Amino acid sequence: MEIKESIKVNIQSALKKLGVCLNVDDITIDQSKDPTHGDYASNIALRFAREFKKAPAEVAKLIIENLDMNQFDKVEVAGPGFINFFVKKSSITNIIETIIDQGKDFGRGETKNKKVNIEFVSANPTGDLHVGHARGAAIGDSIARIMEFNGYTVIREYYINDAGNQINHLGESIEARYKEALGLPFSLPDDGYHGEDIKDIAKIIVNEKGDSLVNTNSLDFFMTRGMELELDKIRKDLKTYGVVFDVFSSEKAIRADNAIDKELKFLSNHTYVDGGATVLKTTDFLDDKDRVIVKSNGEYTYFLPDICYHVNKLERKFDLLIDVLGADHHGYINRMKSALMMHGYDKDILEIELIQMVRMMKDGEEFKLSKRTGNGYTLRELCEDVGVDAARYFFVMRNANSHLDFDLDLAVKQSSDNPVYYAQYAHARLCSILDSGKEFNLNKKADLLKENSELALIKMLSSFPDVVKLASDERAPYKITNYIHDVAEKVHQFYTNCRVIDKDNIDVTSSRLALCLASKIVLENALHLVGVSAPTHM
RNA sequence: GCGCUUGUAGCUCAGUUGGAUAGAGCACUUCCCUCCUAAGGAAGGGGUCGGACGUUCGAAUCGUCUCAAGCGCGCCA
Repeated sequence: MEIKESIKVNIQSALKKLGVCLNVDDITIDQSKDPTHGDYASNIALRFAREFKKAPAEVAKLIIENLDMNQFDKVEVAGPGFINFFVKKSSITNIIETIIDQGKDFGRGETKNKKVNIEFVSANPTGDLHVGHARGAAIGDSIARIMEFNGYTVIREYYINDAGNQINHLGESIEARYKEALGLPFSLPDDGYHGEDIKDIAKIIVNEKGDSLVNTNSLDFFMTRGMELELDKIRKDLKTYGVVFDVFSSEKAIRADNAIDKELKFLSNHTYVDGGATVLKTTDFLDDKDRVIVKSNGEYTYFLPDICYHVNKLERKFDLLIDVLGADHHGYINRMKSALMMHGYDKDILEIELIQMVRMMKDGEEFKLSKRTGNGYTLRELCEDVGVDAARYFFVMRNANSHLDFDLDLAVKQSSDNPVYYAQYAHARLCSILDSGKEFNLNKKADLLKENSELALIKMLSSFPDVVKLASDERAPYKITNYIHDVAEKVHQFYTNCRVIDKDNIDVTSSRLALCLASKIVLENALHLVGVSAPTHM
């Protein structure tokens, strides 16, 4: 069992002897920052002093008297009533064997029997993905990986708005470029897409169809074929980026079979007509304003098919829907939740993760990111310039709801300034040591480890399952990159302070090699959760 | 005007859900390779945690007010 967990259980049974029953989760244990405070500390006595009607320090003393002392060298009361645990070395080093035995599964959470649908990117297939999508993709996919690892069944879904005007504009733009490619007169639509990529698509269609589409009414073909080709590019770029979707949902398909009219009928208890428009009374639930779903000219607003889509997802029996959206969509949250509540769902069945804007910085200035003008910096260019690992690490490194300044100069530099290399280098170093020491036996008991830098590293490794759970519960991949940094730091300190391979001291060598292997496993598992590779040499 | 998000070191950001002396990276000043990768390690300077009041043993963290920034408040998507 993990150290913290076993201390919690220990405290729990001590409290039970005192007549207090608590859940293990209600007991908090922190790793001590100051070594004079022991290895771990708990504030449990401070928090529950009131219920005992005694001074915190006295409560702490009572708890200590009822602890099973087998795993500790010493336990003491400190300050206003903290309990400081000095853990036996053997109790700390135990985890190494667990890590090595579990390997890729170390840190994995118990199966939750819950299906989660995570929808992200969902960019219209009218051009290349830009860096805003890239952040959403990195965060969405990392949340998926983390929740999967923590025991959820996860489906990654991409929603294609293929029923709207954008696709018309795409078709018209491709048609114009098609004529251009054939040397015919053409005019680009004002609302069209003017990027170079549209010319490439037109050329592909020329290759496929020659000039057979010139005088025919082929807009539908340009639309559907164009969309397919755009989607192929997006899929390919995402795959390079390490993101693979399980499901692509199409708005057109959702709309088929009169789904929208059926939905409208279903919602009719919650609608009223105002000025010829049909308005949904979302204010009956969470919204601060009612929302039009059918315009007075009879057209639907985007909101109605979106409701259909979410209902469609829920009909596929998910326990939780997560939408990863740009922060400018925050007004949308209560609106959609209200609509789902009209269907009898709990408001928490839908979670929206908002992603703040990315500013790409180069030479101290911001890039503008307009897809429309064709000047946007794309995911593909980003991967070519800084590599997938750096891109994903940078995007995930910060809390999603804070703005991100992506320093392109720094990321391109591929030097030690770049935080992703710090972590990867630690992994590569470990691999290098393991390779040099492959003729020695590994001692999974690792019972000779006693240096501070060894024990600090082991404690850090030991907390990985906790970090996974926290990152999963909070949908916070940046907790993983923070953790990766901390482990890498401890690895580098260990490397500097402790010579691993020593032919004159084979016992210590075997123990340290085991620690190297355990560290390598944890780093690899953690890097995998954010889609960053763990290179064996650099 | 209303709502959401954010204010922590020169810059970019953490802060284990209310705990002990507020941390990391970058930048700056030093020091450390005869030895498993120096893409590393060690030390140092740098802070009114936007501000005020409150809650309690204890607040960067919770509450109220306030200031500032970004975004949202369409019969646009």
